[in-house]
Amino acid sequence: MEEHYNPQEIEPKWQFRWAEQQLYRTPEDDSRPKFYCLEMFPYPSGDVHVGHVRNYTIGDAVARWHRMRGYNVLYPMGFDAFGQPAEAAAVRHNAHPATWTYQCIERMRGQFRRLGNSYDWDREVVTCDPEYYRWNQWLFLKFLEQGLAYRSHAPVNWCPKCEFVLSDEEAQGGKCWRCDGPVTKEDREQWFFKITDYADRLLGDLQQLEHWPERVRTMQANWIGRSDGVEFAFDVVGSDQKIPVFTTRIDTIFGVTYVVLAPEHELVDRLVTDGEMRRKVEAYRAEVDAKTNVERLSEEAKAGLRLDVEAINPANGEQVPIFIADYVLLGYGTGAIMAVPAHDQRDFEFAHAHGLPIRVVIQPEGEALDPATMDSAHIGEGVQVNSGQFDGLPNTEAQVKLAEWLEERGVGRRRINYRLRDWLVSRQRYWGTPIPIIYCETCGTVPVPESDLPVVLPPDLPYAATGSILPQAESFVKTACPRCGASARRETDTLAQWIESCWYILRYTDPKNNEMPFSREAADRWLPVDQYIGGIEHAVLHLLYSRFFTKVLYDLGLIGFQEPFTRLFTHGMLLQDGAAMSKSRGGVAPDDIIARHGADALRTYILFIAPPGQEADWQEGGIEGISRFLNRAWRAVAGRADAFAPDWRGRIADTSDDTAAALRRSTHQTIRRVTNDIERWHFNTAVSAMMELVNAMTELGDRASEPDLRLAYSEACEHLALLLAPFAPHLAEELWARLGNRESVHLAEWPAWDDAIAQEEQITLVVQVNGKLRDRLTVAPGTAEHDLESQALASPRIQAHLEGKSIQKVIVVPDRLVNIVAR
RNA sequence: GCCGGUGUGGCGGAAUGGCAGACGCGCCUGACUCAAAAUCAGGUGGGCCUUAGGCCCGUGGGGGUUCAACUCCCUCCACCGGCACCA
Repeated sequence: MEEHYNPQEIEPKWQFRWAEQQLYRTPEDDSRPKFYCLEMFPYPSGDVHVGHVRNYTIGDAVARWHRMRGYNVLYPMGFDAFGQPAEAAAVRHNAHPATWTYQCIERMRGQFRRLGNSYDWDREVVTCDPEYYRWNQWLFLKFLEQGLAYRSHAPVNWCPKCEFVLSDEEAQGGKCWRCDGPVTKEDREQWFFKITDYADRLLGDLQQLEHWPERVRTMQANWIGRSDGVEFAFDVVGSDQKIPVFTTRIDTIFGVTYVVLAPEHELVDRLVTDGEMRRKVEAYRAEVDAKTNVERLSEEAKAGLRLDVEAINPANGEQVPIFIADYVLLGYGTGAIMAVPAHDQRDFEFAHAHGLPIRVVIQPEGEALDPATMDSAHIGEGVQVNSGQFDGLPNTEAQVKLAEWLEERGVGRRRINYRLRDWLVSRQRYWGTPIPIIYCETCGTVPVPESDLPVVLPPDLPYAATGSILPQAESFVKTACPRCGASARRETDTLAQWIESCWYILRYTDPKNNEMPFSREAADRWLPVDQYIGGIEHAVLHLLYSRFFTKVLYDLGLIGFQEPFTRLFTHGMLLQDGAAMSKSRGGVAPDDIIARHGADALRTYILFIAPPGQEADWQEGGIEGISRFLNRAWRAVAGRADAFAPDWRGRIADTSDDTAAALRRSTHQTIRRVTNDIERWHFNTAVSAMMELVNAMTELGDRASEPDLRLAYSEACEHLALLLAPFAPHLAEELWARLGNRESVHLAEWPAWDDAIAQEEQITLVVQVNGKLRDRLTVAPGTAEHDLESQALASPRIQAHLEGKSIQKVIVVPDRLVNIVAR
C-alpha cells in the first residue's frame, strides 16, 4: 500500500474521462436555476502565464461550486482572436496572423485542459472565424440602419508607433493603451458608433449594478462625465458671428472678463480677417501642435493669444476681449468658454499671466474678496454681488434664476453635457472584421447586402509589420456596387476588436446558429451573465462598450435585458518580486508548475495565496506547502482506505466516543467554514479550513481504523473529497472514486453541515480586568450570564487583580468574555 | 492636485467592536536514517523578571469614541492604482 499521490498520473486520466463523458456539457432544457459564469476571454498571444491563470482558476472554482449547489451552469470559453494584440503577437513571431492565431488557440486549449478547467468546449467562440465575424458585420449593418454607425471627418487619436487610430477610451491620458507611447491627433475620415446617444442611460443604469465594484462604477461615471449647465452665445462686435459657450457656473456670468476659444476652433478663421492677425494665429497654432500634452500641462503660465475682436456679454452688454488658448479643448462642450477669473482657477491663472481684470461676483459669507489680494479663485458658494438684479441672492439660487432669465430672453438654454465622445471603431489593420461597406461613384456609401455576408478577409495576403495590407489587395478592394452593378471599391478599414467582445457573451448561448447571431430565446434564458470575472484594466473600455451594445440590442428587440453583467469581480494582479509576472522576466510558466506539482497544486495555491481581489506575490515555497497539503489529504483518505466504512451514514448516529465526536465536530465546522468562505469569496481561508481538517485526520494516525473512530473518520473522508472538488478537482475525483463512488464528485451535491454536531462542547471564556486578559475559564456553551459572572469573580487570579479595587461594572458577553471594570 | 485602494511577525496572510497573528512559508529542536531527502512530533511577535509561572509593549504615526478598537470617527505619513486644464 505504498501508493502515493501522483498528480502526473491522475490529472490526465480524469481530464480524459471528463472529456469522454462530456461531463461539463451544459444541458439546455433543465429545470434547475441557471448560473452563467464567465471569465473575460483571452486573446491568443501564445504567452499564457501564471498571472492569467488566476482569472481562470477563480472562475472554475465558482462554476464548480455552483454546479454542486444545484445550478445549471453555463461556463464557456473562447478566444478574442481578432485585433491588434493578436496581430502584434503574430508579427512579433514572424508569422501570418491566421496561422499564428490558430496555433496559439490550439496550444491554449491544451493548457486549459491541463489546468482542469470545466469549460463546455462545445460552445467555444473564436472571433476571427468567418462564422463569427459574419454576425459582427450583420450587427454593424443594424447599427447603420439605426443611424448609430456613421462616417466622419474629424481629428482622431493616432499612435505613430502602432500606426493605428485609437478610440478616446484607448487613448486615455494621451497614451496608447497597447504600447504606452504618446498619442497625436490626425485628421481622418473614420467610422464611429454613436455611443453618446446612450450616455445618459449608461450613466443612469450604473446605479442598478449593485454587485459591481464601486471603483469600476466610479471610473465609468467619471468617464461619461455628465455635467448640467447652460449654453448661450456671445455676439461678436462688428460681426454677425456668435460664439456659443457652455458653463456649469451661470451664476458667475457677470464676472466674465474675457472669452476663450480652442485654438483649432473653426470660428477663429471667420473672426480673424486681418492678414497680420491671421499669421499670428497660424504661428500660435503651430506652436500648440508641436507641444505634447505633458508639456502643455507642465507649463508655468497658461499660454494664449489675444485676437483683435471683442465679444458682448449678453448678461450686461459689456465688451470683453477674445483669446485663443490651449487650455480650452475643442472636443468638449462648444470648444469655447466664458472666462471668470475670480471664480475659476484656470481662468484666474490665465488672467494673471495676461494682465486681465478679475471681477468678484460671489462673496463668501463673512469674508470680503478683493481681486487685488486674492491668490486663488473662489470656487465655493456665496452671495451674488456685481450681478445686477441678482445681487444678494445665494449663488445656488442665482444659478436657477439666471438660467431661467437667459431662457426667457431666448439667449441661452439649459443643457447637459458629457465628456464621453463617440466611439471610433475603424482600424487601419488587416487582422479584424472587414467593415461591410462598398463605395460606389454613383451610389455613394452602400452597405453590403445581408445575403452577401460574410465579407471574408482575404486569407492569402503577406503579413506586414505595420499598417494595413488590405488596401493593396486588389482582389478584395475591387468589387461591384450592389445597387448599380458598376465597379466599386470596398472599405478597407476593419473593426476594432472590442466589437467582437461586446457580444461574444451572447454567442455562447447559441454558438452554432447560422440564421442569426443568437436566438433571443437562448439569450434571454442565460443572460445577463451572473458572474463576470476579469482584470481591472477593462473597467472603462470593454465593460462600457459591452454595456452600450447590450442597450442597443435591447432597443433593436434582439434581447430582453439592458445590462449584460449582474456581478462583476475584478481580481488583483499576481506579482513576482513586486512586478507583474511575465515570461520575459523569468516568470514561471503554468506548464512547468503543472509538470512539477500538478494542476491541483497550482490552482489551490493561487486560491490560497491571498483574497482574490488583492494583489498577490508568487512564492515558490508556497506552492510546495500546498503540494504537501494535497499529499497529506491523499494519505489521509487514499492511504487509509482500510478505515473507510461505506455504510457510515446509517450507523454514525450511535457514535459516543469523545475523539470521534471531536472529529465529527471538525468535519462539520469545516463544511460550514468552507461554505461560508466560498460564499464571500475568501478562498484562501477556505483552503486553511480544509488544512485544519486534514491535520485533525492525520493526528489520529492508525487509530482511524479503530471501531470507535471508523465511522467518524469515514464521514471526514467523504466530506473532504467533496469540499476539495472546486479547488483540486482531480484529486477530489480520485479520492471520491476510491471511496467507492461510481458517479463523478462534480455531479455530487455540496455537503450540508449540522450545527448541533459542529457545536463546541466546551468554550474558553476570556476574563478581563479593565480590558486586559487575566484568566481563561472553560465553560459549557450557553452558560447563563450570571453564572459566567460569578465564576469569573471566583477565579483566584482575578481576585488577585481586584485586590484593593472596587468593582464598577461587569460586562458579560455570553460564550465570549467577561470584562470586570474596577478602580 | 482630485478620486480610490493598501499598510498586522522574517514572509504570504487570519480575525460579526470581544483571546491579535488562524492557516501556510521560512527558521529552530527532536524522531526515523550510515547519511540525506521525504515524512512525523514539538517550538517560533518583541522585551523583561525572582522563568512550574508572570508582567509590559505590539496591527504605519498622532488624537478621539467605547468597559473593550486591526476593526468605528478625525488627522497626518508612506506605498500602489486611476484620472488630470472637461468649463
